[in-house]
Amino acid sequence: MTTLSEPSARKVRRATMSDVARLAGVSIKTVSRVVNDEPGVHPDTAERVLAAIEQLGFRRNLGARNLRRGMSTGTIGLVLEDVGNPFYSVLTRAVEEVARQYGRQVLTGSSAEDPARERELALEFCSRRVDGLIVVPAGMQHGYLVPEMRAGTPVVFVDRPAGDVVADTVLVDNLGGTAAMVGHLVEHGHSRLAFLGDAPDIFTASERLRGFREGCARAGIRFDESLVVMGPHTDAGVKSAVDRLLAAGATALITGNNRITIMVLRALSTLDRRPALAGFDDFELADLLDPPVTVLAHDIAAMGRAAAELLFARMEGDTSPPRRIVLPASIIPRGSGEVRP
Amino acid sequence: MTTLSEPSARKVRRATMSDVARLAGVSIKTVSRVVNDEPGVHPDTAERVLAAIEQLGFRRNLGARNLRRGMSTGTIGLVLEDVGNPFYSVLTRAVEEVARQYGRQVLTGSSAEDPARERELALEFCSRRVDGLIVVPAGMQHGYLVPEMRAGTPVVFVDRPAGDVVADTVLVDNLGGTAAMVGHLVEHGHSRLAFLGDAPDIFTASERLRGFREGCARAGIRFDESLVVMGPHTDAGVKSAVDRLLAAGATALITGNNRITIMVLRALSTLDRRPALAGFDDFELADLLDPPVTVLAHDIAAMGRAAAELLFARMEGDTSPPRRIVLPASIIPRGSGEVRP
DNA sequence: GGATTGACTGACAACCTTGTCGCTGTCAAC
DNA sequence: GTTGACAGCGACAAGGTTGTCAGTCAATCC
Repeated sequence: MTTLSEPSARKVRRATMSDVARLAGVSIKTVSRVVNDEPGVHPDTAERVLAAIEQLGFRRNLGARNLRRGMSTGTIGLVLEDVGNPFYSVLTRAVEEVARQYGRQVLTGSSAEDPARERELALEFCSRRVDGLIVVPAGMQHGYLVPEMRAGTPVVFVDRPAGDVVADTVLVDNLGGTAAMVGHLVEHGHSRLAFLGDAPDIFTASERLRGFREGCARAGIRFDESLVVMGPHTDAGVKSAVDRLLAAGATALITGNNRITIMVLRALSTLDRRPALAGFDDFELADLLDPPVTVLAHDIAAMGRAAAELLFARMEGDTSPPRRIVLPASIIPRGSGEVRP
Repeated sequence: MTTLSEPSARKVRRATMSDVARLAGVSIKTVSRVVNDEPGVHPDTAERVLAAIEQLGFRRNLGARNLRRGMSTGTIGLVLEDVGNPFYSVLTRAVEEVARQYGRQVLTGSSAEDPARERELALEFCSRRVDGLIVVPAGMQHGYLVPEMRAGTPVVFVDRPAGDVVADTVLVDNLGGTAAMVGHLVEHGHSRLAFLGDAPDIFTASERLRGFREGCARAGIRFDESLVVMGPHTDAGVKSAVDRLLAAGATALITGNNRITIMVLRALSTLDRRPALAGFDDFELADLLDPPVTVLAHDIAAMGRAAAELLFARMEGDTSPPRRIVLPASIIPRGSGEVRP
């Protein structure tokens, strides 16, 4: 059990290579050679150097190293909406894993859906000279990234496209998936479908609404504006929306993301009526609820991996035209979406 | 809509201050003054500099800046077990939020419960000269951090204590909480309690087991070794453990963490028998299951905040003796833990 | 008029590391 | 005995930025 004599002997200058060199009685360059496993150092010399390193608690300063070498900093930046949300945390983990394979570290930051904060984070990361940037856009303006991209920092957008920049993007099939959910519910006898989505200024939300509309058209049922609610953020807001939609005659609900699905479930648990329910995004325990919740699932980790792989390909010099990858989403029927009207 | 002429004009050297200086016809120092909002630059000069910055897409290199200034790199490192786990992602978010208040960036990495990887990540972060380190220990040996701590990098351990180093630590009351859960179940008429926990080499797991034991003693019921299973990691493993425990006469189960609780729920859903169940860690939707799941809840975000605040206090020079903060955990009775035998 | 002020600016060193290049000493081969 | 190959090592510059300090210049003051 080691106890530090002084709990924190603050601001002790860290040992540098020249400190080590002095102590070992060699030149600074020889220390560098030892530290970097370069050949051409006599074993005895190396040993003395290692002893000095040990004694001084030396650790090479990667900042200085990267500055000198002028190349990669060995980091990538990841700007997302909220690491605390399971959706993004799974994404983060996937990105981290790929980064690890390529020997890179990950800087993360949550924008909290605030475009200014997204920008601040992304540019801060660029100042730190990350080798690449993965961004879940919060806003619609990304012109601020153009100088960075021109300067050679590849950028990949995930989950939502950039507002006004053509760049690599990885998305889920929001439109097609939601349309398919509509079809699924219609096949089970519903014709009064309601859609409860996130704020319409969020790309995925508006896209899913478009999918809902399109699904209605394809299935030949009427799209009823009054059966659409967008943007409630609180349990109370969702509850009153659900009440309103049911009162308007909806027999089936489609929810626009995992957060909303869960809030709807909470609202429904207080009612005795049970409309059919199908939600965008799978979520843990959906299969254990009563009834189990039918969802439109997609592989979030795959999305993270795809984005990261794309980024690393760019970092390694891939200069093909910007790609747009759209990952499929598929219905997992579990019960709640197969209830008849 | 901006399209980059060349999708990635790779390896274009980024503009530096001297490039800007040359273009603006001033000295490099004047550029620095403008970039850092230092006083004493003529407005006209500043304007020329800003124009040059704009034109060249210059962004100051924080690495070089930090090297020169020799102080803070404005980053902290966070080593955890798996960002993908909601438990740690909430922790991460809380840390991130505090870091933001103090104007710092966060480097994260998942150790995947591998001590070597934990060490690798932590030391890598130290090489990057993070201003502080928050670690969820994967292993029990942390001597490798002593040189770093001596060199002035404060380290705070979260969720689990360090193996062989005295340092700031933030924990949950694993023992007391689990003992309380035992009491709760006994109060509801149970005397044959089973404990299903994580691998015993994980601190929290063994501590909770100790709490289970202690709870039995306090409640005056026999501690039965055969009603304890530690370490199953898969649905199948948990299922067979549950079968075994029920066959051995257990009327109530205590689960050692959120992952295990959920696996047990999945196992129970295939059975018609419903033992009482109480789990360590709260989790989303616990209240919506049937029956709602009684848990021992603790404030994960508060844990992250406490760790981060402690770290920043150290970074700002707090040299008081290492602290150990133990956060309370409290039972949320929802139904599953109030079933009688 | 000359001295003093103050605003503005630039030259230079330093931060820590690494790449380049040239220097020394050793040793086998001719 | 001379040559040459080569291992081993160090001096020095560079990388982008900032702190220090000294300098210029016009305006102000006695």
